[in-house]
Amino acid sequence: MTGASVQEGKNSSHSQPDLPAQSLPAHPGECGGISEVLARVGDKWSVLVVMMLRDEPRRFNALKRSIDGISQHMLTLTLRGLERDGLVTRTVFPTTPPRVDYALTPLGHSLRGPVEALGRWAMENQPAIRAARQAYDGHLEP
Amino acid sequence: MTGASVQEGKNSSHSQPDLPAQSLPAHPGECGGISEVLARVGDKWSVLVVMMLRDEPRRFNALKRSIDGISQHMLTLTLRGLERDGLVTRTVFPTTPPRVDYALTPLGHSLRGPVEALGRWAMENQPAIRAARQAYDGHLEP
DNA sequence: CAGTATCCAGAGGGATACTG
DNA sequence: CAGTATCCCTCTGGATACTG
Repeated sequence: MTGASVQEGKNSSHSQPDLPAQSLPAHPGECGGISEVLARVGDKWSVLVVMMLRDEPRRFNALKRSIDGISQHMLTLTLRGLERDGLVTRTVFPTTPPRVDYALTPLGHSLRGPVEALGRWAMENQPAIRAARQAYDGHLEP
Repeated sequence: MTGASVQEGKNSSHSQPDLPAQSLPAHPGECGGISEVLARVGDKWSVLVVMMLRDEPRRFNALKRSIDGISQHMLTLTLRGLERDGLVTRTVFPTTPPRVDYALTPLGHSLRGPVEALGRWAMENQPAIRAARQAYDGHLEP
């Protein structure tokens, strides 16, 4: 260990900017708030962050560099969201310069199964989808 | 059968409004266009439509009524997207009044597996997530 | 019935600059 | 290093009205 690690997963010192609260417009046609969870998974970065944490904890900038295309703003928001949902933990090492590790919780790890299944489906069927799109588009505007 | 069914899955008579093309901002940090597929699954309605079609084909208004909360605009866009990606077929019965059935393609059915796995995960862990959120929020603004 | 067209509000998300 | 704060713009998606 490097120093005293502060394990919290809750709050440390940062007052939250706003946390948009996701504004679920209440469409209880289905079961419960499945859409709530789907919104997490479906957003642009959450899944990639989870996948980046699958093997080992990572530091903020390590995540930022490995994801490529994400802004620090979005990485922060995504990590906050995942932390709030209990999917990742945030561990602060009070060193200089400061170091913060993010890691998957058991809940976060349990999400890997379904997500990876979806990822495999995506990879396997991506050619078919691309072909379907080209066919569809081609017949519309030749 | 009611009349002559026109099976196309491509185009019938409607010129597409625009089809936003999703604007994928090219972040090839991961594998291929997994995010493309994730965007389909992650949007607000696609998954629910797929689930509604899991057992049998459905007509436009049947879908609209059963999903509860979706606007005809969004239902149209969602169905167009799914059709374009080769996940659903659009079958027009030239009767009066017109009748249009939507059904899952084999590709669409193959998506059910991963999606339902995710749905199960969501239902099983929704209590944990809600609890985590309350804990997180509670410690921020008491 | 099954759409299409138009308008519009708000959330998502990128770029940049600043801070402890 | 690890954020926070602002600005701003695009895309999503809801409401409404009209059509074959």
